[in-house]
Amino acid sequence: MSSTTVASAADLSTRARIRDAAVLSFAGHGFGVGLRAIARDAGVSAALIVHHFGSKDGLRAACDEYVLGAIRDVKTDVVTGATVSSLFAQLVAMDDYAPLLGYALRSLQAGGDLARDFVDHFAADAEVYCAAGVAAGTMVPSRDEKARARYLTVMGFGALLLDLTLNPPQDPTDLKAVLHGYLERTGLPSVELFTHGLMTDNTMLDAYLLYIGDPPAAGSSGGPREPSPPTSATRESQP
Amino acid sequence: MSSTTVASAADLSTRARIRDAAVLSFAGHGFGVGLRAIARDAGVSAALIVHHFGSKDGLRAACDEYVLGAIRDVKTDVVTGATVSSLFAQLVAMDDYAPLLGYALRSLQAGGDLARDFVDHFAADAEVYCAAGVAAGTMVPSRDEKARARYLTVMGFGALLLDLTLNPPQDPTDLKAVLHGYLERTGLPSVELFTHGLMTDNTMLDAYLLYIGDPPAAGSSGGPREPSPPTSATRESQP
DNA sequence: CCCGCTTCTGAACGCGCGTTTAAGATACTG
DNA sequence: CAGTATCTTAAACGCGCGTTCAGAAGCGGG
Repeated sequence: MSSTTVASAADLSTRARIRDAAVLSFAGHGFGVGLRAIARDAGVSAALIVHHFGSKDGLRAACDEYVLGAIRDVKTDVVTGATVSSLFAQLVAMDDYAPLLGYALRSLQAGGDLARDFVDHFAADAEVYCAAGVAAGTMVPSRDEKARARYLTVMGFGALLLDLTLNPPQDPTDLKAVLHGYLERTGLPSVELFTHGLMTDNTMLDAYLLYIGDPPAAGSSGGPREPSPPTSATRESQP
Repeated sequence: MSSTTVASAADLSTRARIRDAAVLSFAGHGFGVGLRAIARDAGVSAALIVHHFGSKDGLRAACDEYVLGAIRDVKTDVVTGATVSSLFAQLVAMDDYAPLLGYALRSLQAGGDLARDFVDHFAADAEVYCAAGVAAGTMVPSRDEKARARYLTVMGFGALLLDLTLNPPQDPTDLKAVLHGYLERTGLPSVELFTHGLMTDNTMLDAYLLYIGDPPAAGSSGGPREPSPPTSATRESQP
């Protein structure tokens, strides 16, 4: 169970109600929302929030802790599917977790420790999933699996975040519609990119490897297996 | 020539100095910076700013217009190189344009019309560049070239933006260091992704095409990937 | 000289913010 | 019942914000 809740006795009533209202309000209107608005949503006074959480930063920290824990709990249920695309396919399936995801997205936009923890967590998951895919032969190996997992995570969330900023929904609370529109816009190109890439040959990759001092044919320490000979135009090797 | 400058007579002195200071200040500290701070940087009073620009929003609009025009002027010089990776390689080369790019990134983070114009412009460029690559046979064709160009643009800038949010630099004005760090973190995985993709076969793509009601051609899935030969056909399955 | 004009400024206004304070409810305790 | 600790609130404080306002400083023309 949620090992993250503060679990004080009073947490079951007023304090939790304030926290939930704050998460919802932060997710819907961003962290710039005023304490008085949160208080109104929670049906209490602004002073009571400060009394319970010390300050607005304290409230924010409590929300961070709660959301991170809740997301971790949720994610263990969905632990298997975690590639960047199937991940979003999972996301559209859930409705109740919308406030959590909205809060996380706001957090990603604002930066801070929760954002870092959040992508660290997802990047680690992506890494194990990529490793499984590579082992199963369904996924192309990388010279730096950790960097790739992190790049895919940052790329996926960054694209979602920017798309959301550029196409702001009428109702920010309806995350399901938001994600649906995003998938409609980017589903095909992303899947295409993931299966076929962009380039038809290795010239760009070889040039980059040469540039960073890791020549492609030499098979230096970076390559788990020789990735691709520079002479052969198209990639074909598969063990 | 820059058709965007307001080109009033007084624009050569005080008004331009305020505008430049505002662009610099917005780029370095975000749009939340106060008018008094901008006024201090410009060596004037806060009241003079609103006298010249009407309000803070007016100043923001003038900065948007100026930056968009300047970026367009700059981009015509660099018009050729525009793939998502070589684009960033271009970016690290320029120092003077750092305030422009910083302002644009802040704008992308905040949303608004300039952000939309900005990515529209880059997406259009990416589209013509992709078309050239496909025609030359160096780039894999897509079922929806426009959507792919936009996805690549949003993805590239989104990843940069999120990476920047997660790894905030000590000196936000040193954009060269910022971009250098970003390329160091994401250069290899992105180039790998662009040349090899992620998946070894077409099962995921076929599943997606089936899901959206655009069934793939028979036999396009199966064995080791056969990356859409540019000579045989531009598309494997025409809808 | 005074006039009208633009440029520019310091002081102040009104607002909303996070926070503090003093006091009122409420409930548990001896 | 009185005592007391906790929960809760209305009112006010101080701050910074964008903005307004009256007026000073420079300036070309009757």
